[in-house]
Amino acid sequence: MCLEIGTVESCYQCTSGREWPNRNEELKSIEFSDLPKRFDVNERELHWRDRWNELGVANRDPNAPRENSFVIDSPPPTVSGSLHIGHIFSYTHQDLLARYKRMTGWNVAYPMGWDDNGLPTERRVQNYFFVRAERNVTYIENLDVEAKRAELGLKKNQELVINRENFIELCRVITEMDEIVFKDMFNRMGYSIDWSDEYTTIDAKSRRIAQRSFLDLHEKGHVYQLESPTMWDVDFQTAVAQAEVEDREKGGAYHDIEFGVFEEEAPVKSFVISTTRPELLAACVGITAHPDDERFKGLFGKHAVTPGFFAKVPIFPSSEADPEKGTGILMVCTFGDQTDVAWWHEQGLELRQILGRNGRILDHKFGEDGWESQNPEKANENYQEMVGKRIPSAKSIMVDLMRDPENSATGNGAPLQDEPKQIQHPVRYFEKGDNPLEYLTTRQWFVKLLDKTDQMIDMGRKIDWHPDFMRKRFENWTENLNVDWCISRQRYFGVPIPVWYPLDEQLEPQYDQAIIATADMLPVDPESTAAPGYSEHQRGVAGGFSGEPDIFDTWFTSSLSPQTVARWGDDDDQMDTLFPMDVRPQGHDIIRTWAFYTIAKSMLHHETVPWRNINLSGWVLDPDRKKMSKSKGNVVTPVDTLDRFGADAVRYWSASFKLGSDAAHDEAIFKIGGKLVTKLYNAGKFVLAQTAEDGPITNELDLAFVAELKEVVRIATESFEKFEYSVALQETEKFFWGAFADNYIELLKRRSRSEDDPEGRASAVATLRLGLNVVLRLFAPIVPTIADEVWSWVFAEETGEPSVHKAAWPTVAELDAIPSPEIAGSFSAACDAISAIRKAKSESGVSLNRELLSLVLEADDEGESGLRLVLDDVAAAGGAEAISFVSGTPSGDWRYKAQIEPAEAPEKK
RNA sequence: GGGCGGUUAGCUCAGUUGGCUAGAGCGCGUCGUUGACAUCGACGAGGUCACAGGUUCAAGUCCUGUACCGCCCA
Repeated sequence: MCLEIGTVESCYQCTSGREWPNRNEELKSIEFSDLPKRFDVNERELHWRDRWNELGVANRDPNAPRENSFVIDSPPPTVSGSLHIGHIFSYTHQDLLARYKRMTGWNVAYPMGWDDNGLPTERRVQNYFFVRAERNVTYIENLDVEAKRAELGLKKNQELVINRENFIELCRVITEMDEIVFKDMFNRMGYSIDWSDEYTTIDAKSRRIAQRSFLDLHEKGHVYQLESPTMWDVDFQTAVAQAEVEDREKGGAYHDIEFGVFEEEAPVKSFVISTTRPELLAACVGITAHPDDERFKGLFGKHAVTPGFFAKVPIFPSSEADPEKGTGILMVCTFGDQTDVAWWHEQGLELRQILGRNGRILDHKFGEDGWESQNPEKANENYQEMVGKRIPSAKSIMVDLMRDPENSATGNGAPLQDEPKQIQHPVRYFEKGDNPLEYLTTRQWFVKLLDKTDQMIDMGRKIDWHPDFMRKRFENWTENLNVDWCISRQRYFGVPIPVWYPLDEQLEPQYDQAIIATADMLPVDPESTAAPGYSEHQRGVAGGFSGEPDIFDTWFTSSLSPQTVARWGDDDDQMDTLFPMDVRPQGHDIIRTWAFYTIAKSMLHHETVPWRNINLSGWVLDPDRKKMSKSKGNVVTPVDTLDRFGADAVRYWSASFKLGSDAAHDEAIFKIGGKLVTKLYNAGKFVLAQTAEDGPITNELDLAFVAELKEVVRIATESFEKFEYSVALQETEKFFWGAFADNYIELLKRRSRSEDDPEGRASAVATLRLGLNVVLRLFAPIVPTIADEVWSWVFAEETGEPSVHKAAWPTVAELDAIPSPEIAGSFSAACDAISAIRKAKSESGVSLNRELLSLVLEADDEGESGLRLVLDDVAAAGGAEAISFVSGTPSGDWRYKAQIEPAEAPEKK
């Protein structure tokens, strides 16, 4: 029994068993008494998601020509872990656009991909299954991780080591699980994604197109391989690209260390360098200072002797050396940073690579070729202490060695001068890494971009950026590029680089004779398919071949999202229909990666922009205005928010922020969205319950209302066209809540039920319905569930459009059939007048619906004549029989002032 | 260090090419409601538009500088 309403049957909240009137089957209008008092958001969302599927709301016509198509290059989310509210924020921006464009008659292509390859997935697999991939491990058919662990008797903290193929299989298991969760969330949000265009960046189509891209770049001479120092992450043991590097402010220390100056006799002179990386002393191959630095001018051209290792290294001038930094003179190592790499190249210095790919010090012998030492015995004794150590312990060993006077290159006592000086300085990290990047000499594949930065900037200028200032970030990044794009990664789960190398008699790969896959082989895995012209039994044998073990940078594949969706090379028709695309929506944090690489690929392959527009969504900040990130632990997952407020309210929140601006996760805004949904539900019920004989819109107030409506349609349309949906929302909402619900409906309450004015009643009801009909369509992209719900009650049957999302976007032209009002400001005059009456009632503490014995409006002539044709409605809404005027002088605060004489209050029952 | 964005009511934000009296929602105060809606309605209070100069008949809006916040890059 419901205390509020009285009977079990009539209270929706009390009875989960009660069903919503079944109305859509044959577009039959409903009985309003059947509608529950409250709108159950969660239940109706489910209904409408199914219904949209049935109706194929999101489907595109694959045969539509390019000029009728609107193509969205939607971002494939990284499927590792969970979606957070930031994803929802920006994906909603795309769907607003998709739904709007569809209503304006475009054949909208809104595909979805899943970015599943790459490190995040590998890391997740490692953590989830507690496994590690290694080469030269046997493949296990139908691997059951738990069973295998038990069989091997592995303890909880021991990783199971598996074959690369097994590892890739587990990656697929994980990503498929995540994809289902993501898809459910997107459906719940009501995203009108066309799932027939679904892809994953690891699937055969993506692999084929990524490899095709490589073939094309190779043919055009845009890729090359090079053995050279490259940024390297010692934990993931892979090369990384400039775009994946970030500076982090870290603590370090300057160590002042004395070097000797080599003379034919004994070293007598000395100087002191400052370094934050003493552990690289054994890798010191040179010394440099600024050419104008008087302190060191005499040293240039001579050689220095390193302490501890007694290596003779050249001293040379370089304008890159900063006299202000440290002691002004510094050691060049292979390799401490990018400038070391540059000096090494310029000066043709020795290569003494002491750090291995796993981040541990390699074994070397001083006194051998390339490792000359004035005292090899002592050098080796010192070096052996560090072999096999990681950087931090190598560093502390080195500091101890430098405290030992025996290691001095000059005989002046301990090389280490004073205690190390603590500093804070920026250190380069792989964005996903936990240890600083190192420079290791490895062989990598690169895409040539440094020679094309001007062209890239020109391409960027052919694209409209929303907001425009984001273009600057792209240009700054492009101008500051300093290495080509390193596209090879020494990882497992990704698209293989389709290349093989002939092996010579010593089984050495001949890298300069790389064998590139042929187009008909794609996609291909060179580790399991033989090179063209070879057979599998020649793999790994003298005179045979070996497959390239590396995979592509994950951006190499995802930067082809337009080509993948448009099936480049597989389906020329789709390529013509979908490429170049209309808009790329994305976050501004990946301008230098996803946007940059996509523009680069499109330029190199097709000499065109990949899309005409790029829309940059902001971030979601927590209530303290901090960016949400997993490491900060302030991430909000959307499920709870959706359960509480519903998808429409969350979409409302997202739609209320313009592109490029960051949004606070503010519960107040979800609440407002929720209230809007309720208001639409109630206003819809009220409006559609008004009935009358069919008749034209003739009444002045109604005509004036339609004129206002027209203006809202114009602004909302214009705003959506400029991707300024927040303006469209704001205008529509202001009109619906203020003009329509609070004023127009109130003004019409009497006339829309009047028995003695059939013509006025018909006009009122027709206008109410028209207003609601238009408003629902204006709201449809933003709050699609409630808009369709209300639409379905009557308009579906009336228009023959089963869903508001299949209806046409309202246009000014459509409303032009309705005549203009006689007095342009009739509607706003009526609103002002009714406000004045409310104010008078409010100030005298009288209820708003109290009848009035007399109602006098103070106004000037203009004000009086503005109300001339709508007086009856205003009087009725005010509760008076008639209105009389006295002259007054309006001010900024008022246009009309009401003098009222209320009737007796009705008796309370 | 270079670049970009921001600073408007207690809070979150609008404010279009300079133009009547700077707006909205939330919050706050007062009042009201048995017929769409208490997830409600009405009315009200609340702002030196960060600061300092300048251009203009007119500046929140344009220009210069400063401060603070945030972001991107080195």
